[in-house]
Amino acid sequence: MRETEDKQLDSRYKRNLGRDFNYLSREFARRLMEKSVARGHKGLKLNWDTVFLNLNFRDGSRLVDLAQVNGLTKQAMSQIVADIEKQGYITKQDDPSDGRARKLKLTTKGKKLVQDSLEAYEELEQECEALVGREKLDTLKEILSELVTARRNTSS
Amino acid sequence: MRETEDKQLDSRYKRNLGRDFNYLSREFARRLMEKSVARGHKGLKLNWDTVFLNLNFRDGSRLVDLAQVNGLTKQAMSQIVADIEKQGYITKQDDPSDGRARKLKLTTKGKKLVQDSLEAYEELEQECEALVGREKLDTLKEILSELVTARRNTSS
DNA sequence: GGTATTTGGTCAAGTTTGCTTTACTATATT
DNA sequence: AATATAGTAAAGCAAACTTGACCAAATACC
Repeated sequence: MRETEDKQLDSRYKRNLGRDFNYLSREFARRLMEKSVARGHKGLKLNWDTVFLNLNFRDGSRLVDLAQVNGLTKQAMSQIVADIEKQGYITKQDDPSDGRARKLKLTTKGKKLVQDSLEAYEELEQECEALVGREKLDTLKEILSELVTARRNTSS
Repeated sequence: MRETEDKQLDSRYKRNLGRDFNYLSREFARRLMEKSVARGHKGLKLNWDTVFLNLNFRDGSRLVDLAQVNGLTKQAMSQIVADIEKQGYITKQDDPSDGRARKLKLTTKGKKLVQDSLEAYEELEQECEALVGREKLDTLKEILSELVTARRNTSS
């Protein structure tokens, strides 16, 4: 590594697509948390996404299914769910079609959280629009969505 | 939340810019780790980025400075550094300008890791190019970079 | 110039988080 | 009747920190 190469290497290494994804991912998560707190939700945790992003809002979901999707043991999933349940965002209902099973469903408070999160996200998107403009933001969303869809299909 | 609204809400909630950033961030990190392992580097950890992304490759960096940048205690930073040092990627040199201080510098192995990571990253970028094409990838990089720069300036 | 305080760094112990492992109950399936 | 599956309960564990106590060199103060 010669002296003259250092600065080039430095910037190529420290600032690239992957770093940008990482920065924005964290930044979005942090700001969304802030905005959710501002809407009256306390004690939210990042790992709650394992539930909220995979919960069937209409019919509810079973614990084992969530565990499987997330690659966690059902015991681990159970702890996360217990946490969310304790804060009143979801409840367990007996599954009429299986006496062993229970369906996790959003409570009214849970539905409020989902809607508030969505609202918070849309605010955040507007902040981004203010920074780069609507056109670029739309382009970004489109390409990103395409990339994610393509990668999801190849890696599975 | 009426029945008919559910599906709409579902997709808007579960798939957006923030989720895409998160997915790609994790995916990139995972694949880069894989590729680094393939190049002979074992025992790498995600939190090593606190060092590698802030280390001055030319002059080295002091522990406290890294701690401050990352918002960690110097003791926490010290543990991360000890970990990296034990694997032989960095060394500590006495700082001639300050008898208390020591400069963290990349070893030859450390420089190799940086270069291998960069190589791995470029491979990954080419995989993305294969999925969406060069033009879209370049557009993505450009807009993303602009967004990150803009956000960095506003939040500080 | 000598004392007091701050600063860079280390060592060791304690804490929290987010899991896994082991062990168990109750219902379904074969 | 035997086995598999849904879920619970509790203990253990590793990672990634923090806290507290310390040393030595630098700087500030009088």
